[in-house]
Amino acid sequence: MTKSLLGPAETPGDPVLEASGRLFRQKGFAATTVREIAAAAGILPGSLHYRFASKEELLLALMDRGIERAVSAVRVAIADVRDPLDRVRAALRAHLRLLVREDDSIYVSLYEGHSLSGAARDHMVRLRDRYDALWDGLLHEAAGTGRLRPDVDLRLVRFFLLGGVNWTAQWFSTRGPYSVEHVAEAYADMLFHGLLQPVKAQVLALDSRGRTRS
Amino acid sequence: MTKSLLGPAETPGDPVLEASGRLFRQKGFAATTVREIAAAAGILPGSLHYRFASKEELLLALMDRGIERAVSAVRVAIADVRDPLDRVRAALRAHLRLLVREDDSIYVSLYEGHSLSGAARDHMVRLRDRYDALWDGLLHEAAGTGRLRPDVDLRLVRFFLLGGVNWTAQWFSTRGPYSVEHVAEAYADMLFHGLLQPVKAQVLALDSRGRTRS
Amino acid sequence: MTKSLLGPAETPGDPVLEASGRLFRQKGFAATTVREIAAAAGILPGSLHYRFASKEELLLALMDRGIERAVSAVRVAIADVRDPLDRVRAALRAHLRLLVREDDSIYVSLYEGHSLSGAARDHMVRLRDRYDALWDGLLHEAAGTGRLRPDVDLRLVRFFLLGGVNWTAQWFSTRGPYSVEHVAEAYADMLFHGLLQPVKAQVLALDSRGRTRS
Amino acid sequence: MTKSLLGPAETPGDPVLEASGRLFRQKGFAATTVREIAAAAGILPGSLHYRFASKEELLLALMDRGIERAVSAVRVAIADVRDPLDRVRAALRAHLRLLVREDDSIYVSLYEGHSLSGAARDHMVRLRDRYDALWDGLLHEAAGTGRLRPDVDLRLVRFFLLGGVNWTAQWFSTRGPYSVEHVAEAYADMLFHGLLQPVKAQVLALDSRGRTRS
DNA sequence: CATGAATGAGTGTTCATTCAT
DNA sequence: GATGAATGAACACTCATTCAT
Repeated sequence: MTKSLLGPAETPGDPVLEASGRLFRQKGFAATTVREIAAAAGILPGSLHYRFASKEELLLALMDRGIERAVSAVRVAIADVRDPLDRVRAALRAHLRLLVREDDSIYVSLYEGHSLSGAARDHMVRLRDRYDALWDGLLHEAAGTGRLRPDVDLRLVRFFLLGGVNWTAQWFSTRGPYSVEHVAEAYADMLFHGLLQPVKAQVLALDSRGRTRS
Repeated sequence: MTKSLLGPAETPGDPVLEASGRLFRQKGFAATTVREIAAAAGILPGSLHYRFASKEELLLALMDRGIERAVSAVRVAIADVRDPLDRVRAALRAHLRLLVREDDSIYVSLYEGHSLSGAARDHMVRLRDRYDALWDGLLHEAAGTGRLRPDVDLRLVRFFLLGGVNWTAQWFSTRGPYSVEHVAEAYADMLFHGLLQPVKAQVLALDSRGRTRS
Repeated sequence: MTKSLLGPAETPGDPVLEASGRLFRQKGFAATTVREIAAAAGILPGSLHYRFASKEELLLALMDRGIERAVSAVRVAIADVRDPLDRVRAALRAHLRLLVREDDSIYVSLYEGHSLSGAARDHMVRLRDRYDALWDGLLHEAAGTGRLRPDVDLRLVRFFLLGGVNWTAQWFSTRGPYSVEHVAEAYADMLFHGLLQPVKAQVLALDSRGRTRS
Repeated sequence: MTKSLLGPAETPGDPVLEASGRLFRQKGFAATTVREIAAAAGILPGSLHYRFASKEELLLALMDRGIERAVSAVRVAIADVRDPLDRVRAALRAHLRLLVREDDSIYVSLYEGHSLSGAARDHMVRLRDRYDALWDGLLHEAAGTGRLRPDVDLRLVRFFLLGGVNWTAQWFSTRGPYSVEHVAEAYADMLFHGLLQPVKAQVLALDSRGRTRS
């Protein structure tokens, strides 16, 4: 019961996964040594291999957990939200919060896919597809309301949206001027309303744009 | 003059930089060996060190070139465009084209920053700031027209916009269903107009926009 | 008494010794891991150390058993044979049969001596000396009949004889064209009669020997 | 020219091969570390891998050389010998001398075959077959004189003969009572004449032997 | 007795870098 | 400038052994 009150970050979790998540995020998978991970987790290199047969298997386990947490964070965030547009907004906020503040494993899942090889890579692709499907579902719900512009390509929306969100991990700092929530709202506003003012005068101005493409 | 007629991809360029760009993008900096680079560039490992004192210096040179090319690609793209909104659109298209189709060095600049250390990192930060400033300038111009919503935070716009665009490198394939140009226009449309339909009074006006896609 | 009716191969024996014997013979002592032995014996690595304090002690126990079995196999084989030359022949057959068909421990005793160190090595040397003494006794008995050439050096006979026999383990296959018994007789014939034809006066007498092979 | 006057042992040769030969003979392949080899050869572990891609490749090169030397030692030894029986004797002497006094690589070729895997093992089998064929040729020549007993199986002769000779490596010491040449002559005498006295009285005694086998 | 997680010294191997030629 | 053999520190990983349960 008390456990469910804790967010993913507060869950103590496996020190090995915590340490490797932190290090893989900071320096990348290839540049992180198993000795560093072991030292950071307070165990010895040999013990690490007892738990994870190889460095790559550790990465896989971490990415697995990352996707799992992302899926569950989004699911929890949208559980009590009815309005499809608000559900997208809630999902965006949950994903961003997980990524920049609470968990390294989702970051690693996003940025270290190329470090996997063969079967492990295929496994990750399938996991990511599940997460993508979750978002596609949310976006389809939103489109189902009839409130979205009919000409938007929902796949490209997902790509653009998650791209903007995922990139936040590259620049966001908890010591910076923005709170995660602020960024999430700003992103959602941009996504839904765009940059342009919705007044008649602007519409005319837009129509007069010179086109540089054929 | 003849030089400026060639896109960055067509410039023959340094085989060492070409090879390391390709490899760093495929496998990451840390996972690429200098032997691989030398072999791909058709020289010997010992000879590589005459041109670049260390592997990291090679990365730095590559990233340097990446930012330089991005700056110049954007500059070229906006040179003949007057309308501030169209200039943003043109810059977006140029950046995206460079990233996904023409050059590995910009990709490396974006995704391998964590592989630099110390002074090299600071140097890169300064270079990137120059590129960011270019974008900030474009966005301020756009805001200066009075056509943007007054409550948008231009820094967050840049982060979101470039995030979405940069992320394209993760999923885009030239063998996929989209052309680079299509993706660029779709992104720009999303950015400017958002996903939501305008109020009924504006529907007709919006529908009259020129469509570049079917 | 019932025990002596069983050949060494039929004795059920210790699964750990059986497994390690098989593996040490296949891959050598140093290349075999205790995990492999434990797995093959159906126990866990930790449990193995209750029976044998170290891997080397396991080897020692195995070699001990190997020599013991060789001694007893030879003793049983010669028990009912009177003629000293036939006793040598019977011993040769028993040793060969044990080595190539029935037991891995004698093989290990012969071929893994260099894997022992210090006191264990000395212990094995003493054990082997006992076995050698058994053979020396048989050869001296044979020489005592006056039927051997007076110039043969019995120690060199033992070395050559057992060398030829022990080497059989390197090439013999139960799926090959020879039976163990056939090889044993051929070796004994070679040893006693040599390769050369006797002088003509003796040819008829030699031809009247019973042939066990076609 | 001066080079051809030197025997294989006197040839300085590759320090890495010399060192690994010595160590593989003393402790076995699996129990020898590349650090030991490097230290004994006066180089560093990294340099060793520059010359031999893996420990196994080093073993392969060594065994290759071992067989090569055995072939050439035997060829040289029989070159000026006419009598087929004397050629066998000369070959035996040459093989034994190489094995116990001059070269570790032939020892390793004989005793470390099980340490090779896959293609390397096949390669070695082919090499050994060539050496065996050399011996088979000598034995067939000998049989061709009509002076050998017609019922001997030449393949078993080779197995027994080389077995006895190869086993010498297990017990022979240059500080022991025997010279290599003495052992070689004693072995050849045993092989050709057998242990039994060739007098009529012995032949009768042999015929009265009780047979313990069917 | 038996377990199996943990140990840590040691393994074969890699690799950016050096330097005599 | 260019070469490529050599370097040696560091790498991921192994494994006989230990010990609390």
